[in-house]
Amino acid sequence: MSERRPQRADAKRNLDALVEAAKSCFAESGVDAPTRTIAEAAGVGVGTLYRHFPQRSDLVTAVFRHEVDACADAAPVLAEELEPDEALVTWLRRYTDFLGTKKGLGKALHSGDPAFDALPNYFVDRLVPALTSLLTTAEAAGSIRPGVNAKELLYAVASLSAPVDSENSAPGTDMVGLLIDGLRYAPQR
Amino acid sequence: MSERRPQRADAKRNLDALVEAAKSCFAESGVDAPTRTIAEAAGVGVGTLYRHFPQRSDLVTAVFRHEVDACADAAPVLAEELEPDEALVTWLRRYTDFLGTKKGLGKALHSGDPAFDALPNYFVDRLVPALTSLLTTAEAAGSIRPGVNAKELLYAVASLSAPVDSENSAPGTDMVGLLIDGLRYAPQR
DNA sequence: GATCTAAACGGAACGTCATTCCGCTACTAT
DNA sequence: ATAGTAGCGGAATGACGTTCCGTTTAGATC
Repeated sequence: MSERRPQRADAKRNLDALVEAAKSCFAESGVDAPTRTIAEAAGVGVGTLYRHFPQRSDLVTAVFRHEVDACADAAPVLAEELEPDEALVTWLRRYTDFLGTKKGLGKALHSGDPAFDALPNYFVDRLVPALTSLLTTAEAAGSIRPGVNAKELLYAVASLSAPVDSENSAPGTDMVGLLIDGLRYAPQR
Repeated sequence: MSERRPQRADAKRNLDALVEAAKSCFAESGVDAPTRTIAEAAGVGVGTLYRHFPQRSDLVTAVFRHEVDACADAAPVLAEELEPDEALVTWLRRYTDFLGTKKGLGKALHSGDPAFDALPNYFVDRLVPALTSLLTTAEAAGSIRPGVNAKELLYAVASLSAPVDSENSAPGTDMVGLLIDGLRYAPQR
């Protein structure tokens, strides 16, 4: 049960390089980017890729988790650097960036492949607490209306960021911006 | 612009056999069934398959259209054979069967592949008129409540037929049945 | 620093697909 | 019956994911 010799330094380096390379390749060519291409971009052989990620899908989930983590971890940092409401708004923008990044990744998620079943939960488990703390702080400071539910806001922003099928809304209307303003505008009671 | 020599009889026969074989293979192994397998099941070579359907996706769309057509064409037949309300109910059951058939096919539809962009419209264009005529007849006969919108009913039944993620509703409750009963129960005014 | 050993590595090789190509087959008009 | 051509079959190609194994090398020991 104890970790034997921890891990060789080059192995760790290669693993990081692989995740990074995969992130780039997925962003550039979609989640279907060939493993060979990713290995090459990371400067390793395919054998190395497959030792770290026995299945292609393992690499996909690793990238997903990595990006979710990065997004979640940004929350405390912003909370420390900015005023409560600015931290919140900046984080929501950061979150929409994250959503935009994973274009094809969303397709993979709902592809029915059981390899990805755990990801939606991971998404919620990591991001809801992050957003909740920002909301709580901002609410306590009186910067936003009270009673906003983190999970619902997460989903609302996600669906507003989703590409509209064709010409639903005027292209250029910043729906997320409207939503954020809505947060700030406390309802007269 | 005119059709040259119409088409050779064996070609037509092979094309039908291919669509039929593909339907079986898709039902049995999902939409990812290999072209070789489909060609073999149809008793033809892969070359023949590719002459008729230059891309794999062309075969998928052909099967989809074929099944939509079969479903739509059933409406007038039922209308002639049965009482208005029975025709309607029977057709709705037929429609749910169709929905069940294309398990994996739905995944393909929303896979983002532009080859399938036209299919949702085809679905609506074929099925809405079919259902509308049944609804109109039944409504005129006073068998169902008036004012039911065909497109909405189509979507409602589809979403009720969709597999529930986990344990939403009691497994065994026939939601579509409830809906149909709802049609018959005219609201007291 | 030299030596040793197992962790890691790289990339050729394999199996499975979709798709292409082209010499042969067999409809159909004459 | 014959010719001309639409249509056919299936080997070949190329792109993948994944496996295998001989070689390299980090890092522990002396």
